[in-house]
Amino acid sequence: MKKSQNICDNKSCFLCKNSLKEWLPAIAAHKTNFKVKKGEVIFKEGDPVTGIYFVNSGKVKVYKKWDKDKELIVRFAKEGSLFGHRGLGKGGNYPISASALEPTVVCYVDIAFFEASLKVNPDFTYELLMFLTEELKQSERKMRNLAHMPVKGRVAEALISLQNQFGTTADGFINIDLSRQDLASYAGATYETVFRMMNELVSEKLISLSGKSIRLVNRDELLKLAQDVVFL
Amino acid sequence: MKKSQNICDNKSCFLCKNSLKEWLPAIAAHKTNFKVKKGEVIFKEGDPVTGIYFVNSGKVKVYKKWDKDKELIVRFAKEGSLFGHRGLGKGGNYPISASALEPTVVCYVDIAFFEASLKVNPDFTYELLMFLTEELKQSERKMRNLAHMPVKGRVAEALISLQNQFGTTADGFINIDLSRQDLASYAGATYETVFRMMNELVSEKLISLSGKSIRLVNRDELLKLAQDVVFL
DNA sequence: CGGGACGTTGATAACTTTCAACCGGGGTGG
DNA sequence: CCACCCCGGTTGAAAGTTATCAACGTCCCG
Repeated sequence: MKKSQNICDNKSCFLCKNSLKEWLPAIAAHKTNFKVKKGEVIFKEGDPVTGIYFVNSGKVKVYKKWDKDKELIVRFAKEGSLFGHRGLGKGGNYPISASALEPTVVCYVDIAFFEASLKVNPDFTYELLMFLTEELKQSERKMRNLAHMPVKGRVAEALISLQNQFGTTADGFINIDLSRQDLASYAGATYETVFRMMNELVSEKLISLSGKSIRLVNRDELLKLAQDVVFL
Repeated sequence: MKKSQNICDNKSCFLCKNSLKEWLPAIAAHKTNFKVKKGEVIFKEGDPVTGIYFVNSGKVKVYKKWDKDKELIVRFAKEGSLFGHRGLGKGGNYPISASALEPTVVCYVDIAFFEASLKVNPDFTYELLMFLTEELKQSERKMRNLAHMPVKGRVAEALISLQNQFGTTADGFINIDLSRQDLASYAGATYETVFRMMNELVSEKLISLSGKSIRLVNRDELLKLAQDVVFL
């Protein structure tokens, strides 16, 4: 990672956004910005935890490895998002890895300062609590889907979730450039299987493709595929 | 649920344990204890969130339903544990269900009071943050396992995790009485498949059975089956 | 005694991964 | 500039895993 200064503006970072005005100078003094190249690993499972990261610009994938050439993407982080917070608490080692999906600038604060921030900014602590709660909900929903939902539904869910998080370009395609491999790792299946499911979704006219770009054509049907089947 | 009074003692509940002394009277005034019968549902997915629960005595399973007769057990809560906190944050409805595995006494506080407690007890908020972080780590580990680990490994992991949480009886059996169905729901597989895997584990002398009770015979080998395969 | 819930077992079907091969494009070195 | 190679995408066939279905047994409780 290459160090660079004065790129982070306070508005785009979770910490800055939720901290007291009086605390902002301290943040400014403590944070460090890094440029990260596409594909570069920011930290990986087992690394000792030294700090917490925020995405200033770009996109980051957070994932767990399995087996050298298999992984599960747990979450994506985009501009403004916090990541690396799984390093908090017991353990002292990151339980996950993070790498950049595109040229990215991350903002870094060391763990001691981060914990000091928690103590000083109750609102920040509260917001973080809410953030973790949402992550936990999503995580458990995904757990259940991995256990019970067939791959096709998981692909549908993955696509919807990507569009929700990253939005669409002017011509309606999901605004993220993701390899099929990464899409598969996000859906929790092999890339061949995901590929076949994508084909089915195309011929069923639920999505359409243009090169690697994906457009959701029939969002309602996709939702139906990915939907909670909750009753009683 | 049948209401009953004065059963909860302060030591066994997450909220009481982590709150300021001055706050304990307020808790005492606000909490309500309920007796819950074995198998009784405490709340279920979609129910409006009214409060947070603590286990006073007994055991509770927290799960997500799928499909009327399929579910995934996300977590167990035992004496002292908090549950229902997934109802925090946006949404206003529980994203999960909870029911008692045995006769249980739960302690309930309404959500407004709980949030007031957060504001008043920074240490409590911090502890809750740490708690959620650990849950998130576990949850993501389990996600990855569901995606990539074969059933046998997941069963091994489930058994180890049960023993870690509930300990063993004097004669070395895991100290929880769980139906095969529930074990399967925890491992994320059908009960037939789990049953076969248990048979394999028995004939490989990694576990032994006595009726429904399970004893881990070769914990190291089980761990190897369930282990992180992290490298690079 | 009957019924129901849970446990056990085997056979079969469905789904998903794995393996292997091919293709096309972009970049690199000659 | 071209040949080559490597990577990512695409496709088909086979193998492996897991779920489903069906049947039977047992125990407990009404």
